[in-house]
Amino acid sequence: MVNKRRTPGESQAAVFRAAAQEFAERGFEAARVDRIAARARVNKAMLYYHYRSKLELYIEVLRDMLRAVGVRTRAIADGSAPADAKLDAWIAAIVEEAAARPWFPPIMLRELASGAAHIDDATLGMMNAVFLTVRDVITQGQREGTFRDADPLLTYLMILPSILIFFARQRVIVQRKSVHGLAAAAPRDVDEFIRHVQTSARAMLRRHT
Amino acid sequence: MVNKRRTPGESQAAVFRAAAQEFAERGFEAARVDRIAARARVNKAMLYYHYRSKLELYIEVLRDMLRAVGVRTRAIADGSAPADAKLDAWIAAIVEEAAARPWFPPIMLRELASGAAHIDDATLGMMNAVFLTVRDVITQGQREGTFRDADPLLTYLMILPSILIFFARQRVIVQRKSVHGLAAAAPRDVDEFIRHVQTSARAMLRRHT
DNA sequence: GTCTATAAATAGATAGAC
DNA sequence: GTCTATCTATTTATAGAC
Repeated sequence: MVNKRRTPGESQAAVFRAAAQEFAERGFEAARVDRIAARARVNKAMLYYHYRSKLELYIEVLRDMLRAVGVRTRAIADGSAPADAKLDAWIAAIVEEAAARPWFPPIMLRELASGAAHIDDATLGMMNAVFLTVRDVITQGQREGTFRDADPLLTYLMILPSILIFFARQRVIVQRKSVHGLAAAAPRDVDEFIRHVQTSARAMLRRHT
Repeated sequence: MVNKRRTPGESQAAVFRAAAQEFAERGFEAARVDRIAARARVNKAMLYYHYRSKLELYIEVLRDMLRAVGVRTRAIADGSAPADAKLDAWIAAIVEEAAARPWFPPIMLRELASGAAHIDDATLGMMNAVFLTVRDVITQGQREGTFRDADPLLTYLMILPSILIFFARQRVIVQRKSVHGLAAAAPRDVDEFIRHVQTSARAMLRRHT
C-alpha cells in the first residue's frame, strides 16, 4: 500500500481543482460541497478547514483564472508588435488558457449570463481589466491605421464569447448521438479554430477597400 | 377593489412568464419554485397544478423559445433572397427574438455552458436545427460564390454567442458603478449592435481580395 | 381552480475527538 | 491536519380542505 498522506498544501490544491471542475460542470448554485470534497478525496470538514465557505472557494477559482488571463493579456498589449499581430497573439493566448484551465470557459460564460451575480467588485474589476487591455490594442491599431473605426467593445464581444462557447461546447457534443444532425456540429480541431478566429477578427477590423 | 380573478389559462401564462424570468436570472438549479410562484402571484400548489415539476416547466420555457427562433430562422432560410441578405435578416431576427423574450439569451448561454445538461434529446434537437438551417444559408452563399469557404459551424459560433452575451451583459453593467473602468463597457444601442454584427459577419465571409 | 399545512429529502456548515 | 456525527435551514413536492 502506497503512502496516501499528502504533502502540505496538497489537499488544498486538490480541493481547488475539484471545485473548479465542479463549478464548471454545474455552476455555483448547483455545485455541491459534498461532491467537491469527494472529488478531491478529502473530507468535507477538511474543505472547510481550507476555505471559509463555498462562495470563498468559488471566488478563489474565479480570481485564479482571471489573474492568469489578465497577466497574459497585459504582457501582449505591452509588447511592441503591431496591433494585428497582438490581436492574433491574444486570441491564441486565450485559447491556450482555456486549454490549461478547462473550467475557465464554462465558469466565465455563466458569470456573463448571470450578470456577474456572485462576484464582488474587485473580481468584476479583474474581468473588466481584460477588456480594457484588449481595447487598448484595438485603439492602437486604429491609430496606426490598420484597423477600421469599429467599436472596441462590440468587437471584443464578437471574439471572446466565441472562444468561450467553442470550448464549453466541445464537451457536450461528444455524447448524444441520438440527436438528429448533431454530427454536423461535432467538435473541431483547436488549431483550426484558432486560425478561424484570427482570420475572422482581422477581416472584421479590415478597412473597406 | 378590482376583480382579481383570472381568465382560464391566465394563471398558467403568469407562471410561465415568471418562470422564464427566474430561470434567466438564476439558472435552473438556483431558481426557486417559491419565488416563481410569488412572481406569478399564484400559490405554489397552483404552479404544480399546471406543471408536473420544476424541470417540466423549464423544458417548456426552453421549447417555447427554441420553437420561436427555429420558425423565424426557417422562414428566412426558405426565402429566395441572396445568402448575404438572408444572413443579415437572420441576425436581425435573433436580436428581435432576444428583445421579445429577454430570458432567451441567458438561458441559452447557460445551456451551452453546461453542455445542455438538463435538456432532453428532442429539445437539444431543436437547438441543433437552428444551426443546421443557418448552415444551409452559409453553404448557399458559398455555392453562389459570395461567401468564402469558411467552416459554417465556426462561423455560426462567431455570430450567435456574441448576440447572446451582448444581451445577457446589458443587464449587468447598469449597476456596479464602483468598479474601475466599467463605464467603458456600458450598454450599447441595439441598432448599432445589429449593424456591427451584420457588418462583421459579412466581412468574415468575404472572399480575400 | 385555489389554498394551508406539511412531508421528505438534501443542503451548507460546525463541534469536537483524534 | 483529518475525521465522524450532527445541527439547522431550506427545498421540491404533495395531501387534502374548500
